[in-house]
Amino acid sequence: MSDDPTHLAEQVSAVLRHLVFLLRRTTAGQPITSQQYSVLGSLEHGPRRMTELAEEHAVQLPTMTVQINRLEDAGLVARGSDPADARVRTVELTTEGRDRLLAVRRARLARLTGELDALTPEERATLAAALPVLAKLGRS
Amino acid sequence: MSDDPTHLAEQVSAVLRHLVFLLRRTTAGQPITSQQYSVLGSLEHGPRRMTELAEEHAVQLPTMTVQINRLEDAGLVARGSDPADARVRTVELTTEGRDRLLAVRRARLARLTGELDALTPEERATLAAALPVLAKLGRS
DNA sequence: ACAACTAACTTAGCCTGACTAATATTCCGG
DNA sequence: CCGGAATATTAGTCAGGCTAAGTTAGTTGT
Repeated sequence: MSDDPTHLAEQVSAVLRHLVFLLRRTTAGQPITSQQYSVLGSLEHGPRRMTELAEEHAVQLPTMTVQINRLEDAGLVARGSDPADARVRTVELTTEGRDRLLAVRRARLARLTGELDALTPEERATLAAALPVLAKLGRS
Repeated sequence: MSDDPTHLAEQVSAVLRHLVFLLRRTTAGQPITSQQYSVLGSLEHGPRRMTELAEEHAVQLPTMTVQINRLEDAGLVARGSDPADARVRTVELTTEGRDRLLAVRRARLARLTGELDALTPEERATLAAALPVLAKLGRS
């Protein structure tokens, strides 16, 4: 295994393609989409405003509006207003939304945990060591 | 760093979400989409049939039909017929398609290679060691 | 030999999720 | 108090995925 960035780039590229494919499959058939799950996660610690959510998910405001509309229709979030500024709409979890969030989180983690359990302790250690490096990619 | 699959699952989940986001951004603004690039790559070593392409990309046939239609409209691939079986349509790269494939490949690898260059040799080694493990995930 | 089945594609219609442009509403500074 | 900035929403477009239905071409069984 030579320290050749170009060769490594090809391998990383291939593995990431595989993982993206995986993530999509994992999502399929679940009660909410992965985007919706992410948004619910952002609301876990209290109400947020639309602009915050859009920025946090690196999405334009209209896209977030549509997402929140769907979540609101599904009864998982509720819109409110900021008493200090009538322009801002706040979004918060409903009880049902919180329940759903926790249920999906449990299911997802259980699945991934199961796959990690199938690895050897050494493999898990290797993976754990590489995570900070992977996280660094793209921050340049 | 304890060997706790559940905790590791949370971290892996977070890192993957970040990387997926990255991959999408990397794609934006390029002359072809990442799906189209993948399909062109499948054609690199000769003509393929529609069903093969659909299976290889884990997509339904109609979806592949639409993709190939777009690539054909763009002049990057050409449809042909199998002389042995008139039901099958073959797809192959045009000269322009091959040029585009190579150009995009160069650009993509250059970008990722650049990011990997910014890492230390130790970080690259850590990453290289973890790739086989990541590739194993989801094969269960 | 020919009817029935299977295989390979395409077409049509629908959904999610992203974008930009245009609009309404509200806030704030001079 | 008026003009510009900020916050959201609506409308329209596009990519990319799906299923269902239709077409055309081989294959099989009697």
